[in-house]
Amino acid sequence: MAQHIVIVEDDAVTRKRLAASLRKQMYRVSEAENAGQMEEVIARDPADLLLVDINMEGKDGLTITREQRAASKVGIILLTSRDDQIDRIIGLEMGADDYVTKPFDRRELFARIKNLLARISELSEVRQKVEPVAQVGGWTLDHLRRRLVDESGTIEPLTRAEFELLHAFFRHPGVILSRDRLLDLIQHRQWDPDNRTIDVLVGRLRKKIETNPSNPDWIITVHGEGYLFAPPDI
Amino acid sequence: MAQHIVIVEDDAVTRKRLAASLRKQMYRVSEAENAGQMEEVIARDPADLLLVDINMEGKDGLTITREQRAASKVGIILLTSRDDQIDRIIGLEMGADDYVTKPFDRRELFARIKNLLARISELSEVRQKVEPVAQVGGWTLDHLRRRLVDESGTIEPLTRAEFELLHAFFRHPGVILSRDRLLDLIQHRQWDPDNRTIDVLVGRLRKKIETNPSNPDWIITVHGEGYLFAPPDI
DNA sequence: CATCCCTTTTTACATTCTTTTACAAGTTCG
DNA sequence: CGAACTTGTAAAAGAATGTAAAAAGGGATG
Repeated sequence: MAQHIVIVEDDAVTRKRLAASLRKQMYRVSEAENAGQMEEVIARDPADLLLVDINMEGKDGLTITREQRAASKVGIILLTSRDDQIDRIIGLEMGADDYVTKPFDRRELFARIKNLLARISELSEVRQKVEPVAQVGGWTLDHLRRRLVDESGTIEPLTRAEFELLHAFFRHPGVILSRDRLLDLIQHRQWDPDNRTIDVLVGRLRKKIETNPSNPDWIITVHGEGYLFAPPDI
Repeated sequence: MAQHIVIVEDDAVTRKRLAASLRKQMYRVSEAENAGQMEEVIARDPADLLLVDINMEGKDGLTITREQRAASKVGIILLTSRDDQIDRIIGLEMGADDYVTKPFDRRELFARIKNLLARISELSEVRQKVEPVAQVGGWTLDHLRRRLVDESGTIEPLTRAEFELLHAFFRHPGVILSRDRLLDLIQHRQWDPDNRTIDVLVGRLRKKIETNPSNPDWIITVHGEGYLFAPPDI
């Protein structure tokens, strides 16, 4: 799901303009005009990144930074005015990750946002130890290099779509999978009745793995329902 | 080899005058009029010492200090104006090694430079030994010298961009990285759909590290998504 | 400062991959 | 059996990638 950015800024014009352009970049954006609103928002939907104006009525940006940093590892970028160097430094010492000076350059701000979000998601990225290979029948699917190896070690290269589809089959042996489900498994895409992508891909996979593609042993057609991956050894 | 000093100063007069007199003292001197230029310079040829003006358009001296200090143990001397005591103090807190106030006395500055460089070179032997090299498969990526060494010890020189890209790959093995992300990792640059820089660089890297560049084992293309670094031993 | 050399980026075109289209062939069920 | 529907598949269209070569930078040198 899209990453969640919360803008905390009491000037409505700046806030809304910023929110609009961030939404255009496909971020999920919430707006708060003060610390209280922000807390409500993130209680409901935790933020990945806070964009906080340093000068606000009530609880200011530095206080927010200190409090949030103590509570979580959310990314924090401060919006400061150009001449407020001291605030900037203190902000960083309090745990903000970055700052931009107002009036800010859009592209610079966006670059910093993207950058920080990437760093953050890297940290939380639990390196899921994927099994490097899956063996079925005589075939070995090399997950790491996304290719297929036969018993003798010969490499059968797969395109991205072929690999994704075969991978989906390997994960669901002996189960009938609808075209809809398969399309979802390989690319999170919506299926519509005259989408023939899966059929074409099945045809190509059969050419690569079946002894006799027109009389398949591995990928079986189930008329009206979908396809069934039927490896010999399950 | 002579020690490398980088002057980061946007006033050309001050900068060039300083550079000239430092060159007379047999230092290797590079000039940068802003943070971007500085980064390019030290990417190509790491600095022993940065001389940074604290007041500059764009990224200022304090920011540079913070960033560089986080990345390395390079020596940093700040050039401050006489009345900016706060900046000086903050600068030192952020990790600058020393500062001089403008207008500065030549002999004083040179004394401080000599002093700091001496302290650094004392450390540098130790630092070189612990300087990390990354080993993956049969390759060793030498961070210090920015080059690649194979199992037999043969050196494969890399250009700056090639090194940065390979370094990014080394840091993210087994993960699909989009072109956007890669460009960000190697130079904090915005990606646009018809930027082919990454593709070209991947092509060049493949020529250097793949047995068969048109059938790569290490850097795998994932159509529509990006590239995947697949070392044999993760 | 002009010039050279090396690196990086852009451009242009060839190639490959994905999806769609079109029609042939197969299946179901009255 | 035959109409209605589903599947197989070649081939076209549309995108993305590979890559040589031109253009643009950038630093070094005289």
